[in-house]
Amino acid sequence: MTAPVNGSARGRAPEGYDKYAFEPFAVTVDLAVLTLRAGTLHVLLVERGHEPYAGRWALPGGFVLPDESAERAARRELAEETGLSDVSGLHLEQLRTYSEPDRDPRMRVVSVAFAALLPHAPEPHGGGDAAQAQWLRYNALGPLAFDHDRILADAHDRVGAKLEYSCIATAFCPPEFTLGELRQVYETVWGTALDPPNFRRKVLATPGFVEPVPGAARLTGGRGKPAALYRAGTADTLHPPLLRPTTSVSPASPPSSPSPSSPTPSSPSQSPPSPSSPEGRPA
Amino acid sequence: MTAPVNGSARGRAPEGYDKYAFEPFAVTVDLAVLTLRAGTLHVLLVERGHEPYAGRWALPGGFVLPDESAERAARRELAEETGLSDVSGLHLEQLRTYSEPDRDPRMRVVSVAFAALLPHAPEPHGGGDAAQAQWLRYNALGPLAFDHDRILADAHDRVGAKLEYSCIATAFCPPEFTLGELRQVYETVWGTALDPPNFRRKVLATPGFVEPVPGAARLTGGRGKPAALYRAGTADTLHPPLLRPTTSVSPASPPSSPSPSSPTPSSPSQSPPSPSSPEGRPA
DNA sequence: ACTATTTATGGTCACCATGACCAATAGTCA
DNA sequence: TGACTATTGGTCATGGTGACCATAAATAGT
Repeated sequence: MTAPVNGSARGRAPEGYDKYAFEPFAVTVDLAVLTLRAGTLHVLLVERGHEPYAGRWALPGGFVLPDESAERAARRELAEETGLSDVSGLHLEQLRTYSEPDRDPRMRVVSVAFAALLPHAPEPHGGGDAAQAQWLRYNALGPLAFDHDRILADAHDRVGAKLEYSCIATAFCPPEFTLGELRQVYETVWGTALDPPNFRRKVLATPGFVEPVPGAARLTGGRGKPAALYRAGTADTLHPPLLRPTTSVSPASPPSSPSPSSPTPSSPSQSPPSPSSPEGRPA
Repeated sequence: MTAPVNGSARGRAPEGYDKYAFEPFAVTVDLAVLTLRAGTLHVLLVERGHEPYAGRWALPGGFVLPDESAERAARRELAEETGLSDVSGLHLEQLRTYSEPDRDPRMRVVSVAFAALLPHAPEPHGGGDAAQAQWLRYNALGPLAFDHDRILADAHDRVGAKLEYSCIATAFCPPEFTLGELRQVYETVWGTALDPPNFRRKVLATPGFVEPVPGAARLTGGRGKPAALYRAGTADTLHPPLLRPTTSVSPASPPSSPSPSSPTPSSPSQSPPSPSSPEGRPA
């Protein structure tokens, strides 16, 4: 449920619920915005200008406003960070919520994390502030601020898993793409090589995954035989799934995420409102 | 991320972040506690004693306290609601967070939903309050309070999906169980019949799914040949997955969940603290 | 006691998806 | 022209799965 179940069968200690319930809980969203640039996985990150974690890279995000859902907040942040005018068609997926009490040393911050998948990566517009937003290679990341290492690792895991049984791979591709480009999505995210003929057979045998663009073909970076173009189909699930090779080769090394399951000692999330904002908040 | 990324590259409008950020956001957990009773899926629900949704059934849950994570809050609530002394071994999984602004008509409540899987269903201890907690058949539910229909439907979907590629089915079973009981977990959650020999072959062929209890056997409800007993194995994933029959027969009808993907107009979550709590809160 | 019924367990068989290959096409680059 | 590269088309063997059939071991009914 949401709030404490109505006043009823709560076999709970008589601690002052009400008082504590109104301690300031900040609710924010964090975005793991992923894209493919030059055949490698990139993440949109912003450089922190203030303590804590000044100078470290962090996931973009921000407060959930009083009149919007976390999903709406995430899409608003996505539009702001990427500078894209229309993010309505982009794949945005809620990952999970991170709520460790010490996530942010300044205050209690509960953050709903999302993963966003972008086709072509526009240069981030950097915002008007001092700090910069940039696409960084997923493989070459130092430790991020707060618990963002873990969030990013979770995002990568989720996307990798969803490639197996859904059609979201097309979310990384432009409106028209070749099967080679689609295959590269899988190879990049999974960190494994796939057999081109077998991949082609599988994709074309799945109804609704892709649909051919009648006469079109594209020169594949100059080299090789021109490839036919396809558009994303209408299907969203993959039956049967496209499982990644069992001979699990160690894929792209995650940023620096520590332990596998338990929340790592990395810290929480954000910081106070940007300097441009009216007043300063609990820090 | 968590809180708004530090004051930096946030290309965001200069709205007063700080002020709004400290509007009262209540953070709660909602629990979809599932179990199998007499071969049918049951959910732990509490009856609401107050408005809104007085008299309606709702998922158990409560506030996240200032010094605990949502996971800890969920496990605490689970222990309180079920009356079990040790819930440390129970399967608890975060579903997603529900944050529609109008979830609760009384105030802004953001709720982190969890699914919990119980082997044998102890009778709920009802709590000291007026309202009652009860196991109800999943198939015979009227509309729940707030958006709990949707949360419960999401929980059912998630559990059904996880049965395919994980070993959580054993979480519904007692420490020692027969393959028939394990199969019934799948059949009940999926709402389909499975071929006993094929199911057996698949389960036994998956290393670490189950391990036999040497000489043990149990009379299966009196009828039929006694079945061998097994314990849960150490594996947590199922490779390759155990896919449900494609000839999708309509399974157990969900409570009353409306649209498939978008947040339905159902409402939010909880209610004020229980009457026994010190003071009354925003209602 | 005998039979029907029920459930577990063991096994076969055909089919389909997949992985591992081989080969041809059609471009660029040197 | 030749080397190289990538797409595309095809074959072949294998493994997992679904659809069955058969037997064992218990109970319920007559």
